Amino acid sequence: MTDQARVSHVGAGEDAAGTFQRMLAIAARLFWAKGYAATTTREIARLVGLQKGSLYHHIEGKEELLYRLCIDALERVQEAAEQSVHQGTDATDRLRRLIHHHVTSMLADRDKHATMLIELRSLTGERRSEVIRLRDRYEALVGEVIAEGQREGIFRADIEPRYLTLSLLNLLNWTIFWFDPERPLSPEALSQILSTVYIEGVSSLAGRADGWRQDRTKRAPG
Amino acid sequence: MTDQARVSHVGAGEDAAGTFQRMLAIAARLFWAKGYAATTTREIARLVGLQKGSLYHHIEGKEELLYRLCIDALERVQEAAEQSVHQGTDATDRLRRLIHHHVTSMLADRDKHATMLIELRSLTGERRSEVIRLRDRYEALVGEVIAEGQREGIFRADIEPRYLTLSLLNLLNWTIFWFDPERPLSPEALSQILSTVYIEGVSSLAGRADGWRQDRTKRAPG
DNA sequence: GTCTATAGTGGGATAGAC
DNA sequence: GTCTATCCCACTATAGAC
Repeated sequence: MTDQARVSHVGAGEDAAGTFQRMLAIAARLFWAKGYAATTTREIARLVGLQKGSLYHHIEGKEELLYRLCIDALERVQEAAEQSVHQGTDATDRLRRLIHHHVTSMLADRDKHATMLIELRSLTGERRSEVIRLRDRYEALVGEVIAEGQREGIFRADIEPRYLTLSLLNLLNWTIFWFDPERPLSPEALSQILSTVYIEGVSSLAGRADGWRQDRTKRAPG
Repeated sequence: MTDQARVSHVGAGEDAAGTFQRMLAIAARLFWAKGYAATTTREIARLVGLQKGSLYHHIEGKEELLYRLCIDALERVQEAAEQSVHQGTDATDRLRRLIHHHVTSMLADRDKHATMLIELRSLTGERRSEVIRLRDRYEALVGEVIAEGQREGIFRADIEPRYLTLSLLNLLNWTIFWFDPERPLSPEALSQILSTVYIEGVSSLAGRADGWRQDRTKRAPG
């Protein structure tokens, strides 16, 4: 309240964008913690420091908050990924960079990114279609790095690129459910672990030396 | 309705358990599709074929549905995993069996399992604690298979077992977000792909042959 | 740009007849 | 075990003053 009073005499209307961004951040936190439907506009207003009614000066409705934070999250990760793809020397290097940027970008913007991934189902109509479109575009970029690596002979070709890509997204995305910034594992360290597991697998070197090719044939469980 | 009439003269009250199970299955489908908070008891009642009020003969409240289907999902996957762990010949074999059972059990019971994973946040109090306890117990079992493999020298020891375990759960669990029973990829085929990626990694054999050890040191992206 | 007040809807759950 | 009827509450969103 006092903050708003202070800012308001700097210039009328200048704080609108800032207020909106704060609303987005707070909405993301609540949507992620309790779910979109279970989060009330009352609580968002309280945490932003406004009365319920005042929210509607900045937004059309609750769903716009969800929509805008999904767009924010996807634009950020898309930008990060595009950088990384244009830098690497070979497919493995590009993939490591991509994983690094995906993980750090996702965790730097954790609430928005998690909400985007989980609460897509709560969006409706054109807003929903657009978020899906952006998400698919991102996943296609990841798929390109994988497919390129296969063409270069650097990634295994005995699994369809589609499934190698989905495996990678599995490995990266579920992290949002357990990553805890309070624990002593940095996003950078985590991205190294995930890169290593994805690229090399978990078998020990000894295990790879003998019987490597033979083992490939007996993968099915009883 | 006709079903209920038919069953009801077999023995009064015998259909109660059956009705409850149908309620669970329908609730799971709706909770997964739209979220727990966004699903109304009215809609559950409509799909079950009862009036709203009649639901409360079988349940205390909406949250009980969520709680019971979480328990169902976790008990099923726990049972499947325990079987697989007692069968394998070595750690790799046990892990392949575990992955197979995790994936097939999860996808056979997709709505319940997905809801359990996503909507835990909507449970409160003791119910929530108990589901968390069961989930942690399951994850500990997975962790044991990994740690055992490390002690046997079959899995790599340069990554803490905790993170190898979380990597595996990442790789398996995110599948619920995209697996589509309509597509021509069976849960069995998927579990083979995920096993292979996790155990062997995505590098081609050529990539492993030369410079294998050296590559290990330069994992960090720019 | 924020306030107070309130409209209007739909939610979960209960009571009591059959 | 299911029905009808209803209570009570909390929600999103709007209206209009300042």
